[in-house]
Amino acid sequence: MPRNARERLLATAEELFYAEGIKSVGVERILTVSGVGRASLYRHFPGKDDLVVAVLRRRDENWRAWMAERVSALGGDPLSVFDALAERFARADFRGCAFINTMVESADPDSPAHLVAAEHKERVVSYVARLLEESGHPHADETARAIALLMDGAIVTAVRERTPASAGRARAVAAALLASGPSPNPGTAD
Amino acid sequence: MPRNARERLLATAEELFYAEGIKSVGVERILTVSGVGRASLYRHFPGKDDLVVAVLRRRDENWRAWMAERVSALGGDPLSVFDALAERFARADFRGCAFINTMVESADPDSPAHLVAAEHKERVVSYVARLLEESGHPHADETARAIALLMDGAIVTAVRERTPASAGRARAVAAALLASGPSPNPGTAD
DNA sequence: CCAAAACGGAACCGATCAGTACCGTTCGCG
DNA sequence: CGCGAACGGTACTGATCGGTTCCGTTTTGG
Repeated sequence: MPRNARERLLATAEELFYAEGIKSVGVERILTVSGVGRASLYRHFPGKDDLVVAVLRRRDENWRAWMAERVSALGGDPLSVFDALAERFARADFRGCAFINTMVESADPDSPAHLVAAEHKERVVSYVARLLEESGHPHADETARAIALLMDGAIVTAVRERTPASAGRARAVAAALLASGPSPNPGTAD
Repeated sequence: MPRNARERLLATAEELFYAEGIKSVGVERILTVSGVGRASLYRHFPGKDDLVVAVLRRRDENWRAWMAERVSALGGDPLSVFDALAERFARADFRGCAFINTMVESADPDSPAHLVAAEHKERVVSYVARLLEESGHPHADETARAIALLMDGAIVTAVRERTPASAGRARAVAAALLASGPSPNPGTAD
């Protein structure tokens, strides 16, 4: 645990928010768990909402760095994003995607927290598209959106099944999709 | 609006819970919006948690009845579940799946609300499996889990994209999956 | 070394939370 | 008609919410 108050607040808030939900965690808990004084929180952040946004930005960067590291360690195959997810699903403290959870909790789609969460998902789509391009797959952008959809589906399924099985199923579906030849627009447009 | 207090409570609570989240809606709001007296709520339900469970059970039955009606109206093709979803995604008040949202909000996986939500999802899987069997698809159970995963992925994607496009993408992926021949176990087991 | 910044702790604020108790009224049914 | 159940409204409880203020201590850098 870092000794400066700001980092302790961010680390503690991230843990508690992910484990119990943003709304369920009062600033009181964050203060007692982190050992930070009440005034220090409001010296570093204008309010709880701003702490939430800071936590999400931090988690976005850490999550994407972690995913990129896992995938490159596994050889760079786009499908290995599902193997990385499976590792997360198996952890005892797994409770879904912090950003999906945030979008669900902050009902207002224009709220700062919701927007940061949506940005994260778009960055993941871009990352998957880059992986597909590097692997020589056509229609990288549209396919990336399909794979991101499978990732999110696997995540919410893993939450309720409490097993990593959905990662394998989503990976198999993605493999079938990539093998199903160049279907230009698997969706609505054109 | 029904004139008995219990039905008014359930209808009002369902609307508010879905639109703003369970934790965000206090009983005060439910009472003022529904016009029901405070005491009447606690005459019909031991507490807010029990009202939540009753609302979820009610919504589970209504949702599955609606889905079955739409699919059969569209000819009974399993893929038409995505067309039904697209109709929901297009509605202005669409805010994802009430049961996914509930599982996210009620972090404790053993809480009554979480369990009711998980039951709903399992019933949807069973329903999709039945559709696949009736259409003569092999491996109905495993394939149904993959399709349910695609449905949930489409739902959470639609929340952040704020367009029905993800329903079409998920449908296309499901079509590719069903056409990819009899792959016995697209996942972990066996 | 010493000043200034950073900090932890506690008291306090108004608002809101779920839940209880009691009131007088309205309604349905015999 | 009349009686009892169902009901809406109000006042209240103790707990908790996010946020403010002040004070004394610790830490840090010139």
